[in-house]
Amino acid sequence: MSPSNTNVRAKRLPEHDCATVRRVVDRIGDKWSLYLIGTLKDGPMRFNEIARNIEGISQRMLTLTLRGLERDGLVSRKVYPTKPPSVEYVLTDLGRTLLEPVNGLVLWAQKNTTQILQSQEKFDKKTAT
Amino acid sequence: MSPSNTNVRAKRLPEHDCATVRRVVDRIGDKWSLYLIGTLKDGPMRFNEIARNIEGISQRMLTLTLRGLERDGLVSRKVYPTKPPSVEYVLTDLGRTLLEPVNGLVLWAQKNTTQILQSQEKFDKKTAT
DNA sequence: CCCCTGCAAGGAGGCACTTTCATGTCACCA
DNA sequence: TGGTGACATGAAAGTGCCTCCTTGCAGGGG
Repeated sequence: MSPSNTNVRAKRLPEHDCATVRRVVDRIGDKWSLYLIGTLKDGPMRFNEIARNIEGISQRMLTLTLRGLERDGLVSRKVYPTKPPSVEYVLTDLGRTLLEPVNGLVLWAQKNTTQILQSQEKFDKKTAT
Repeated sequence: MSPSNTNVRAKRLPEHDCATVRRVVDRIGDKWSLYLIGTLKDGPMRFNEIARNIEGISQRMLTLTLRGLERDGLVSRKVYPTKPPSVEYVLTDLGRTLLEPVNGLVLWAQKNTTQILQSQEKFDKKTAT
């Protein structure tokens, strides 16, 4: 698994697999994307509704993160002809399909967080000596 | 879904779920962790073997990333009493269990990369107008 | 003697991400 | 009239990640 695009014969995942999954992880790995996906999974929401739901996100980051999700086709944006403007965001069909693998990570995380924290504690104790 | 630790009754994932999955995504979301996990899934490897397998990674980042994976209990490290030193890294049982959800992301990515790229192209064309 | 090997570590610098602050437009309300 | 709301945008600043370079130790080989 190497970020290089060259094909290398080796006992490891094909490199394009890793590059491909990296793009997904880069997408959902920024600070706010998973929060947005999780918020929108319950149905359409407007910009400030989302802002109120997600504690701590700046308006700048809400705009930018929604923009990125829309660009990737995971979220769609519908502007209503109102004043002030009213914009509705909703997970697309594609965005919905991402919920299953994301849930896989959630379940794994729930199952293993305790063990990971214990491992970190043990490791830190060992290296602090 | 909010990074806050407060419990909020809302039609969305429990907040600690999101904080929990964020830790996993932070773990595997750095530049090199997935490459290392993918490389080690085939069996134990030594430090410079890994370095040669993963194109582009600096020695600094290899050390730091292995350190982080070890701290989380996903990788284990065995030092052999040789000169020069010889260290073997291997995925732990816990590390192996991460392969399934990671594969879920790989499969989703393989299935949807084309659609995402098309969506990006369409979006970029629209905003360039 | 010099270079290479293995496996690190520290520090400087660059880049990207995020926050903060200010700004914009228009309608509505007290 | 001024403040508020909705939904943005741009710029500056701070932070963190990563690369690059150098260093360290000991053994082996040309």
